[in-house]
Amino acid sequence: MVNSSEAGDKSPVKFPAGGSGKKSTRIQREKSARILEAALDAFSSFGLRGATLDQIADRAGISKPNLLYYFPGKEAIHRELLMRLLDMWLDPLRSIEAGGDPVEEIVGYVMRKLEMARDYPRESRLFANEIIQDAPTIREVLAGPLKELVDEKAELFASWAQAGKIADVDPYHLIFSIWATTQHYADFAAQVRLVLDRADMPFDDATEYLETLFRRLLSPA
Amino acid sequence: MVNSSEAGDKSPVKFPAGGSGKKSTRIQREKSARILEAALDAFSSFGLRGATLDQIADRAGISKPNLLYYFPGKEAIHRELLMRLLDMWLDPLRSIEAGGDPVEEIVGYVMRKLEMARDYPRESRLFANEIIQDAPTIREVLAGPLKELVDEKAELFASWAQAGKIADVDPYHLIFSIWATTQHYADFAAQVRLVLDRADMPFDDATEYLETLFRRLLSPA
DNA sequence: CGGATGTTTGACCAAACGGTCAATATCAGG
DNA sequence: CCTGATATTGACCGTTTGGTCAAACATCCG
Repeated sequence: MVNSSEAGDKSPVKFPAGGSGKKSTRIQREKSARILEAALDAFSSFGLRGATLDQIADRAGISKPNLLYYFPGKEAIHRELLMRLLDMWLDPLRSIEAGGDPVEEIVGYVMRKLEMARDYPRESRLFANEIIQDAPTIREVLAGPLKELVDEKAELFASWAQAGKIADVDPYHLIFSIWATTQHYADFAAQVRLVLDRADMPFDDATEYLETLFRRLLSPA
Repeated sequence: MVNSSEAGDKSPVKFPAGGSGKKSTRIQREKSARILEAALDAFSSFGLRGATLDQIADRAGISKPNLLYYFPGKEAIHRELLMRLLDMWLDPLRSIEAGGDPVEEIVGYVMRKLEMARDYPRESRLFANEIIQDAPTIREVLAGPLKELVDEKAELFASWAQAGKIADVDPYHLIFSIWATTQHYADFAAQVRLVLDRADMPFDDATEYLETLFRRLLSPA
């Protein structure tokens, strides 16, 4: 778990939904959750600078000063959201197991990632916004924990390729292409819908297509 | 060519770098170009709401009122940029030819799209920002001309599949996956660099990987 | 009940923002 | 070199924005 708590905290609430030992009240937990939910809506739609505190407060059903009673500022909410969602976002990658069947493990990863894009499109757009803008907030996490996790799985993929269990492709670019193709259905949903002239997202077709794509890539020669 | 000129124009300059008949001066062309260049920098980095007129004017080396002498407002600059770059952005797709070798045509498209991501990353991020935020500005273009172009090429792909020239995959999702994988190297460049711990982008490796990916997908059974 | 702690907000503020305007400077053509 | 058209900007304006503060209100617990 990545936490962003720091010293010199003079805000009434130590940290929303608590961290450093102090107990948090029922109201604190409820309001913090509603604020983060509203902020996710706003930030994922308009980005850090595009979203406004009034907007977030409105959607959370509270006043702006009340919102600032729970969080020290706009960027703190944004940072907290990113940090809190990072673990969830990386779970599918983490759960790839060295002991499983190589192709099934990777295809399973693709499927889980696509499900995330389907079930958590706002989270995907939140990260997309952050990274497009050069990842100012989560830079260290990407260069640290994320890189280490990717390195670990890339090495696993390489060993599978070495053993002839999967085709010999660049494991890093394999991971990039999985991220790109799955998150595309969340981040670029507007374009997908407009081009297909559909109100809903064709996740069933996407599932079938991506399974084919990566099976053909990975099946050993 | 898509143009956004409208009636009721009361700004001194009819339209930057001309449209409706009136001749534009040397200074108009130069300044308009510098403004659009600076705006591309700002909008692609911070999005429509995140970028500021002062920022754009600064980078263009002129004053804010001077900037507004050439364009009627912030959104007009943004709109003009998007419209002007759309054609360039869609050129690779347009240049797929029905008469060529199917697999080579599609792989060639992937390569050209990847070159665009390499040579025009700001343009890619400009579009990414626009689409993530639900495509408010270019909605009609996506639903109209873009959709028609994609429909046309999708039908071509389907006919190739029918004839056994390429594998039988969903042509729309094929196009989506090409967009996703190639533009990833522009839109998510920060993440790619941080994960790989490199200062530059590994376009050579990406080229090789993506060529393999799509050749294995498309080669007929 | 009573007071201590926790919660909420109306009113307010300074800065940043998009945009206007009148005055001035520059330029191109005769 | 003059003149009309073009180009440029300092000063200014109304609004929006992130954030503060004191005062009021609610909740909990002895």
